[in-house]
Amino acid sequence: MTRKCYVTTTIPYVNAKPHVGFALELVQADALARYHRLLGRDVRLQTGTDENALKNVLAASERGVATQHFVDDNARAFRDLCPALGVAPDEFVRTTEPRHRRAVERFWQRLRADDIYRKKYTGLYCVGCEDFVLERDLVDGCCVDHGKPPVRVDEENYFFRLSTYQSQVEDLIRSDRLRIVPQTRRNEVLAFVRQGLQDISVSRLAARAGGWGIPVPGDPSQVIYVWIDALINYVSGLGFGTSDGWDEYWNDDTLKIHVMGKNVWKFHAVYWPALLLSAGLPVPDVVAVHGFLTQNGQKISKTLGNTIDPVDCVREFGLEAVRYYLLRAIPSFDDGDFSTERLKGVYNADLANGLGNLVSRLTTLCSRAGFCCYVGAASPAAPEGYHEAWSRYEYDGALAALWKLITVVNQEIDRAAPWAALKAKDPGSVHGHLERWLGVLHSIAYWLAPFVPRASQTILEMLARDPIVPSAPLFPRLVYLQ
RNA sequence: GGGCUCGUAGCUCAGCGGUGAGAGCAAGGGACUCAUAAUCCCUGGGUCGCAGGUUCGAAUCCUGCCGGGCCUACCA
Repeated sequence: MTRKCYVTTTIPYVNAKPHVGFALELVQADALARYHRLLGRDVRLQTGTDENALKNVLAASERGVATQHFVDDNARAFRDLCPALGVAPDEFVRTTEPRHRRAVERFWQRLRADDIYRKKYTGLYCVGCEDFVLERDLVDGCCVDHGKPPVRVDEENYFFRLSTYQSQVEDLIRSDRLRIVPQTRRNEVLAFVRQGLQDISVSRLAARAGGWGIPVPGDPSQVIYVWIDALINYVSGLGFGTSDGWDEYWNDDTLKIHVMGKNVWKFHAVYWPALLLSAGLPVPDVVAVHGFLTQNGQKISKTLGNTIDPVDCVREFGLEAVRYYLLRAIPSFDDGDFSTERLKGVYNADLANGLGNLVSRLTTLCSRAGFCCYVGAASPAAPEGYHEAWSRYEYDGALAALWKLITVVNQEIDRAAPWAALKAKDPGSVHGHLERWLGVLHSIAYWLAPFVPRASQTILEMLARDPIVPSAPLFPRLVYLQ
């Protein structure tokens, strides 16, 4: 129980402003961190930005600005997204920071010497993909995903002997020492590993990278492959390579959780553990993979720029509404749709009519009945199914467990009809009921903290008041005229 | 081309071999008034993507097809 916990998001590349897809990841990771904190654990939450990608260089040059300027600008937008969503990371890593660069160099040097070798490589390289593509996959000579022609590349790169780690990685996953959630994703990773791991290229010609990126130690003609560089943020942010006490949150007694989208599990569940094994460092414990968001049913595309700005959305509906929507109405692991229409619907049904209205009716009843000072347990029992859902990383499930109680209390109030006793001038007879209902509300509010921390705090404060007074609407109902 | 995955009420999803297919939201009706036109109760609504097969029995297993998604692949 005294275990420490380390939660990370992936670090998005900053060639554009953040969209709701990343907001989902940030909010999931934040809720996870808050949940473990609520359980009394020593938790560290980290996010950041991946700035060494060649894509950033290209995006900057398209706009005619210096790359550093460009990434500084966009990194700020990502950093600002945190407070907008009520997320307070303990660390925000930018991969262009000197401390990260040093960490990457040290990490590279720490890899088993045998695991790194040089090999000649030739192929067509798509800058958008940051990867090699095949001729027959091209349409009109262009990459299907990026609409641009790839460049012919003939160069010698450094390779990492990933193949050596196949059975070790497979064992980690099979034994759940490295747990991959959900299960379907775990099956997918295992199938991938079993089909055989090829060694991977871990550097690029510096000239082709536009001089951007972290040079290979001892060979400035090469820069480290951006994915390797990016993964190392999980330890560089802790001080790896720059601080002696860096492993306070990266050791076998810390529950290390990486939260990410379904497109990057290969890097986190396969490459990263192998690299860590090679470097003689502990591997992560959990790889939690979420799905993708569509927007009004359409694929979100950074390049098309058809994206809802999460900050605008927060401005319109409030950060708690956006957090709630992302955690409740989006399946924890599958793809989901983000639409403001649905957001409004969920807000009114669950937050305004559900939680908010229950708080209103209870505080008013207390006030009328002259019920003062509710004293609850410091840490009330969680509703049935709540912790179980968390153990499966099912955010929506944990919230469903809480909302079930809201319905129960509403039903009980209706059945008990306390207003009748109040009219009969017998307020004392409803105190027993109120005591129970406030107890349930207290539990709801307490365990709601990971999801909607402000509402949780507000309700807990209302309950602690002496006397309890009628409250203003917690989540005012949204009314829209057609 | 291959792997994996999704396709179940208007919407979002649960069920994943066995009593007449479920929940929430939305819709319709009723009750109530403490509450944010709220809440509570009841109701309607589905060829479980399509076509075969296995089985005493399939939404649930198998095959093929159609459609969405993620990943992956030097030829086969």
